[in-house]
Amino acid sequence: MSKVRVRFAPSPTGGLHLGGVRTVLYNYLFAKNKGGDFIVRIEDTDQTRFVDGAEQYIFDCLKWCGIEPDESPLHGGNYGPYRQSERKEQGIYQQYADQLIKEGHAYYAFDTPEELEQIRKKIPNFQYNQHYRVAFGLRNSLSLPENEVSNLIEKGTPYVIRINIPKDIIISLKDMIRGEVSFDSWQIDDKVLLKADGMPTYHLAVVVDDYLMKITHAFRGEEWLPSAPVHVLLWKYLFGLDKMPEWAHLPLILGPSGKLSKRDGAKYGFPVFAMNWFDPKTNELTEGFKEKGFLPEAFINLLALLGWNAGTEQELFTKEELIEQFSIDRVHSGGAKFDYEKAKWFNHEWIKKSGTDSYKLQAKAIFEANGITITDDAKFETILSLVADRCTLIPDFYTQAIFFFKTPETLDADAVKPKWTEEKKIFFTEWIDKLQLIGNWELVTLEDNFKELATAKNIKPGELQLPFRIMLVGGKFGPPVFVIAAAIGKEETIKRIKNALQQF
RNA sequence: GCCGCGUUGGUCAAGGGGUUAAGACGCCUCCCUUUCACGGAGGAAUCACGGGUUCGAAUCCCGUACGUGGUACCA
Repeated sequence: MSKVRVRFAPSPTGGLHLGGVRTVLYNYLFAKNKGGDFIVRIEDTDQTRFVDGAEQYIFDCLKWCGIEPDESPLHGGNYGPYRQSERKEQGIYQQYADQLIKEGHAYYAFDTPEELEQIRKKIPNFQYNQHYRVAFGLRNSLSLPENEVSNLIEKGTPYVIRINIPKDIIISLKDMIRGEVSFDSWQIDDKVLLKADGMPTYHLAVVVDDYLMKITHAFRGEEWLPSAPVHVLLWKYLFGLDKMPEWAHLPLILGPSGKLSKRDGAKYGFPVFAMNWFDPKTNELTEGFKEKGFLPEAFINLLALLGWNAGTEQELFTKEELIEQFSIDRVHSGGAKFDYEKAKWFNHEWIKKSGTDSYKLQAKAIFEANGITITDDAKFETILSLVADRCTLIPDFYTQAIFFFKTPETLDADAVKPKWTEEKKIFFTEWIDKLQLIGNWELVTLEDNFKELATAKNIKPGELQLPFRIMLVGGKFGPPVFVIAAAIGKEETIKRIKNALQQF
């Protein structure tokens, strides 16, 4: 059997959303599981929708996810070029369109978009298909006499090439996820294959490029299923069904209310794109998982599990484990609703199981953006690991650890006041004096010292711990108090106690 | 409208003729901790509906409903 080759074929029109990344991921996992190649092909046949920077953005996202293409416009390869606009320049698509015309599987159509628009208005369910192609004044090489057709072409009349869908046949295909799927040809329309500007449409381009690039398995979103019969026909006419890749139409990822849109992100407060995307056309910024504080390991893990599972109870997978265990027949056929709570759980788990290396840079950047300069990296990492259990998203490190670097601005006095007594106040006042005398400022010393004085004052140490915490942290959270005191140092600890005493 | 695809707790899901219908997220209770988490123990909550087939259906078949996609010289 020939080497497995799969492709991800995005069009550079904007951000890469969850569904797109999952499609890439399944492509990639499938290929790597089979020791095959993963190819990225840019489908930029619609020049009106081209967005500057979108292509680079897609590669940036893949890189962040840890998905490295074997072939692409950026990575090179033996089946280039990998941009359809460049392939069009080489006349690749035209020749196949011509072949189809010659063999009677396609025809010229001279109707302008405006004319078709008019017809659609008149006939509600109009389709350019076998029922209408020689009626309603449609002008094409099936309805017009031969000499008029050649006349129009000679005069340079713009035309498109449409596929000639045969009558009364059943077109079926085997989908790796859904099994046999079939369509009646009477309801399939004669899709445009080559546009008036000479560019192929997706329909012609996928088939031709998948053939030329020797793609063995084609994964795409479920939204392509209705046009699959057109592709099957094209394969049959052009290259033979025995050469056709195996298809897999992936289920959709849904949002809280129906299909997932980038609007859902703003509406429900979760990212839908892999990375921040700034659309130069609309000046709109759409938030990404990366910037929201997700670890790439968690991101691909949660996406992989949205529609696939190993059949075991394992939910946390490294990329390597996913590659090893991925199998297409464990992919669901039904759409999955994206659950942000579960997504956060995945990230939380990954933060807990990863070392500080995987998030320290991003965490550091957040501290510095908030005006905190990190001078001691080793200490910074120690602090990060101290609070990691409490962090779901990377920015949480800031809120969970800021008090290590800065005196809290406000103290949650309400947490202390109800049980605050004159005795406790005296305790802390005297403790300051004792602290001044401590030579080796260490966890055990501090804790012993604290308990000693508490016992002497006949107060339970536990009753003093919460006030002490509020003094140092400002609120009811964080690692053990003495760990904090040890970390921030003598001077700062005393300063915070004094400061708090004035407020309680 | 027509066509395609889908439907197991709120969400992700295992199970594919006989199970007390796994597990995870979230929610609730308790334990641990005189903080918050982590960790641990419990709890509430599900086979869309209606017909078949069968001794027996969440599982097979047919309808219906609902969801979702397509119906462009967009991908």
